[in-house]
Amino acid sequence: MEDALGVALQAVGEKWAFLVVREVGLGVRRFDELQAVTGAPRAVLTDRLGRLVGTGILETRAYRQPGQRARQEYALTDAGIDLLPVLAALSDWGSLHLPAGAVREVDYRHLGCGGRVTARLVCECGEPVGSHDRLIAQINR
Amino acid sequence: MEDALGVALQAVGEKWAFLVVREVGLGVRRFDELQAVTGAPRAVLTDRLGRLVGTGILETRAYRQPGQRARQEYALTDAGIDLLPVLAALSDWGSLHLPAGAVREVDYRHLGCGGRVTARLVCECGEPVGSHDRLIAQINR
DNA sequence: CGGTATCCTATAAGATACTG
DNA sequence: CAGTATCTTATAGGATACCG
Repeated sequence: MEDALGVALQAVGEKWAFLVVREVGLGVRRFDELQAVTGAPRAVLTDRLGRLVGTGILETRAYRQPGQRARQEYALTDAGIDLLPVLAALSDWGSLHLPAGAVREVDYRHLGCGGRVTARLVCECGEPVGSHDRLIAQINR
Repeated sequence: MEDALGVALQAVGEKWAFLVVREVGLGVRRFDELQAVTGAPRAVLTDRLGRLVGTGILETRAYRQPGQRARQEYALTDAGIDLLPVLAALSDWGSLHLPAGAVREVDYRHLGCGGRVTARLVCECGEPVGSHDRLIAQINR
């Protein structure tokens, strides 16, 4: 059996899958909009959307705005929402450690207080875990 | 220009790259050991190790234990160490949201207090950010 | 022990055009 | 709009063997 990290990478480990989840989380919900903002080829986007729905990260919803025809939109499920911290953590890492100038900065902010949101390791005892604290993992091989 | 998430995914977005970083972080430092625990094909492992060194996530170090011949080992750089929260966050997500029984559980624990370590989103104002708090991202498109 | 060298397959990505 | 269809290329992954 593979471990959680390996399987999670299979589920969302591709470039476009992660980017699609981010954009849907930010409110981009329709096919052509997603295609425009991500730049993914349409066939790839179709495939990723289908897979993300299949793994329970996205769901499709029909909706109709007053006076307009019925449309369909993609939305994050709870599992998808829980993926956002992972995105924020990876994006932060990229901003901090990849060569400056090679990437655009992306800030994640908390709607309401407006503060910048970052990912941190915390111990269940309540202590924050510093970068150089050693971790041990218990894996059943 | 691509954004930080896209570039970060290019750097570590492959299955074996992430798994190698985890294992090195847990103390597995030599080629054959890494090959054994990850199961990666040797040619792939060679490639990933080289790329991870090239992007500054791993470094090689020569060392010699008393009475033994010189060896080489891989170690995490500071950038590599900062990747551990991302791994923990993704692994946690997999344990929580992927079908039970499909994955092995992996616990990350804090050496010293022994408590379970998880990744959390925190706001710079000091407040923890809940799963359903809405985030906004500022991206320069 | 720490890789290289081949070879092969599977999948992701990219481009472009078409359809209900 | 929201996809399908088709085709091509690039890259990842897997198996196996060999080498200093």
